[in-house]
Amino acid sequence: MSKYNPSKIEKKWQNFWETNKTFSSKINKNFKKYYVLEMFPYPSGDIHMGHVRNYTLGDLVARYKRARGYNVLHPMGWDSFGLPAENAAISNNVHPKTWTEKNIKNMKTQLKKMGLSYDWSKELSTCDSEYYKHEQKIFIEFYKKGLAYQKETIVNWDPVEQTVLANEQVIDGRGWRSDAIIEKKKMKGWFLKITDFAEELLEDLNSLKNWPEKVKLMQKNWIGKSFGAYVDFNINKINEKVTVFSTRPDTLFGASFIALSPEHKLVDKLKKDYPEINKEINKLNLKNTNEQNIDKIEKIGIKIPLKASHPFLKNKLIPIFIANFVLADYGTGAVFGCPAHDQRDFDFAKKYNLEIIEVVSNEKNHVRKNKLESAYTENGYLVNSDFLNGLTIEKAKEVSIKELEKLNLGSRTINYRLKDWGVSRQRYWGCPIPIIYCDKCGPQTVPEKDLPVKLPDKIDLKKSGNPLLNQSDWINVKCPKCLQSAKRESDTFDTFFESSWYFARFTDPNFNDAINKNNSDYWLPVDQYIGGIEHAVLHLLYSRFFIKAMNKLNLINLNEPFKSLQTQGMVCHQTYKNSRNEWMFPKDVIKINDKFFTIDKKDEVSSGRIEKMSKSKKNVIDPNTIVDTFGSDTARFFILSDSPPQRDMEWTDEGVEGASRFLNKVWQLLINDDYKDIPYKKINYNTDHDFNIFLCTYKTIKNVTQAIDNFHFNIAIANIRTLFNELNFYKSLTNNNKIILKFCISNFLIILNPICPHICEEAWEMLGNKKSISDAPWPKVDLKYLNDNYITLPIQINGKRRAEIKISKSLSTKEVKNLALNHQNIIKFLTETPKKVIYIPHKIINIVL
RNA sequence: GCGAGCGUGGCGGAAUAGGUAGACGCACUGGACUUAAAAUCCAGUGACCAUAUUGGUCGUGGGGGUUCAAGUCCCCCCGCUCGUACCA
Repeated sequence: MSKYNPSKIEKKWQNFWETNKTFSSKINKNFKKYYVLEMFPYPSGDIHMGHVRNYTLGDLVARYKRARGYNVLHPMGWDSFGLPAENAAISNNVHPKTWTEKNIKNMKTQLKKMGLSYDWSKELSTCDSEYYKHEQKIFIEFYKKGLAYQKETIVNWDPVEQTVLANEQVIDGRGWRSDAIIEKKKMKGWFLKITDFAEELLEDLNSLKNWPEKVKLMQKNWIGKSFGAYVDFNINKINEKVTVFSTRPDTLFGASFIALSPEHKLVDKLKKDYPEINKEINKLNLKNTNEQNIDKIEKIGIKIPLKASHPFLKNKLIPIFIANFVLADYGTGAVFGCPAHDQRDFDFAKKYNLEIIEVVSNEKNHVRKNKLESAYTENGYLVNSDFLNGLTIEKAKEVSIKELEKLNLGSRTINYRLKDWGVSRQRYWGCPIPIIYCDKCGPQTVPEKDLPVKLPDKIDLKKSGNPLLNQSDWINVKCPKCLQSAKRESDTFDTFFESSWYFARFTDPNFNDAINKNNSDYWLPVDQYIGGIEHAVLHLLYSRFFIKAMNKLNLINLNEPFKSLQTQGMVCHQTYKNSRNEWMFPKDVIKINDKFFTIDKKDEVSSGRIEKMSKSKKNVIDPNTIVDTFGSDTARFFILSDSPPQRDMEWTDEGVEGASRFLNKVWQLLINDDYKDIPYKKINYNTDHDFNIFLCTYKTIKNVTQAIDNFHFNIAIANIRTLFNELNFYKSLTNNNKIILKFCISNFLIILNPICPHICEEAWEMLGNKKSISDAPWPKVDLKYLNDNYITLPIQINGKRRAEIKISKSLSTKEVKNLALNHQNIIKFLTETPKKVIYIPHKIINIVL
């Protein structure tokens, strides 16, 4: 009796798939296509459990769809530009390229050991100039069509990574990767006009029926559309005006101050005329260098010696402040304050003793009784507002805007929170921006014949500042226009640039243009995209924008890249600390009688919270160890079995062992009997047991199919286990029928195959099949068994289950009711005549007393 | 603050469209095998009561409601998690 030996059979079948090119994909218009994609990894060195979960989910879908008869594209590649390569270069003295390539090689080996059904012939790596040269062309196209431009703005500067970050990459005032406090800095950089697509990006969220609502909501909030008005306030003494954005133009009569952000352009001018402002303004800028309590910062302002005139009240002059709570890059960077109806303005007015004029009240004929305790922000009617009096807020907004337009002092507008995407990064290990600066001719795009602009191999990363800037032999070039000395752009692209279109490149990764439309038209959109929720706004919004922009430039025929999206939860593990309060690796901890000890048993270990696996807390399990010990089928089975994909899961030793035990039992089910000579065919049942095993097989096929279609893989596994238990039971019977057994086991293997492909291939072969199980079609349900004539019907009395009867479905309502009322367990409850008897055919019967 | 999601045994989690709550697994308990242990196999396992049964009561965060029937629908409250935040 041979033992289940995963390492042997897994290697065997991985080689088989590779030599037979089982998963290579070709366009075939006779079949419906299905494009499954998991977010490609950054090649950091080794795969981790998050990868294992992500790629197992994708592989299950890919193999399942293949069995369902789809022509499947399932590619994999490498998001290989990025800062860790530079950091590694500095600390280990290896070139980023060498480091990256080594990691790719290593991770590819690890992925192959998992037996994932990738079409490796489609592999791509974004740091390859064969990939990024197309990116440079796309950028030039964008530039020519006005979708890429250069400007000087205040940017988010990450002092640790020494680079600029996009708004999306700043989280709680910190760098999304470095966690460093972000500083504000004025710099010149390249931007992509994502704001041109704000409305489309928002509107088309509605078409993404198979995206999680949560992700769509996050994008919606990020885009942040709001309706309102621009209002001009003329300033006395000088010939200037301040334009503010307001969503509440109805409250204009309650305006009691104007507040400018410290970065407002009028402030620059004021600094010259009133030097004393300079000193004060530094107090406001505290915000940018302040530690954590950014959100708790006190609202402060500087009153300037100018006043603004009210657009509706010619004689009314309103004080102007420079205030730290006004955002420079939202709206116009200036607001009018209406303290009675906005809490921030209310607090500010209290502090600086400004007027508080109520202009909205919940009663039409408002008489002020008490002083306001806080801002009134509810619905109501306009008061103290001249021609707006008595109107609802909605109506007053309309009328107010009309009046502003009539006076030429404002207009209706729509404002978005979304800003243009800053793509310049002051890094080496990224795609060079194909621009040459000439003193005479200005910025010039690199001519197509000179593309790609390759990164120089020689680089000194140890000097501070932008590494490419210091690389004189690379940076100095001739201007393509006048041929005089010029300099290359030394910034490289944000690495989200690469991931914004890689999924389209996968459809023909070696094509001589960016996109082979013949292929992309067939394969795109991605039918199922799977990855982490952390990319809800970053990568997923950029990609949607990129495709819309490329579509507009006729580079691709596509409006939305990802038809269906699934976001997976995190892989968590218990944390451990030793008596010195140091984190412990789980592999160095043993459990004895509910207590934990170090592996040498000398020190007691305390167990902490179950948290996301992270290197810093050491609660990591190395997938390679798991695959080597238990096999990849076990790892795949366990990672899918316990929790629904969207939710966080806990990795436990017991869980893995349970999965391993199951696969061993599957092996035992087959190994002791030789099925090779038993014919594979469907025959009719003779005994109740025969019937039951057929019924269970078909029920399972039905349930598993439904569960996989709904992405409920843990339920699929529960059903598969139930069938397995029944198969084991049937096999143990003395009067079992080997032909029926072989038939049911075969079906069992086909539905298990997307989860545990190696053991299923091996078992399939043991059953005597000549062709691979990967080519076996998904089984069909025989409805004859599911629509069986006999069912068990529960009988309730007043909604409580009291008995059950086995009945034929063909019985009439009257007959069923009679049977129920005369059931021995029921009779004793019938102390009175039932008021009602409700029979829901084939489901339940309820007797109401 | 705002927004979203969740709350079911000791644990992870099931429960089409309102119709037998706790599938499947983990852990645990008992038994078989063994000199013993591990592994494996068999059985049990929501709580409580009980005449120990093929009996009963309670039970899906708490309170109320709709219904013949509520984990599921409606209202109020509590707790947890995630996202987001001076957005004018």
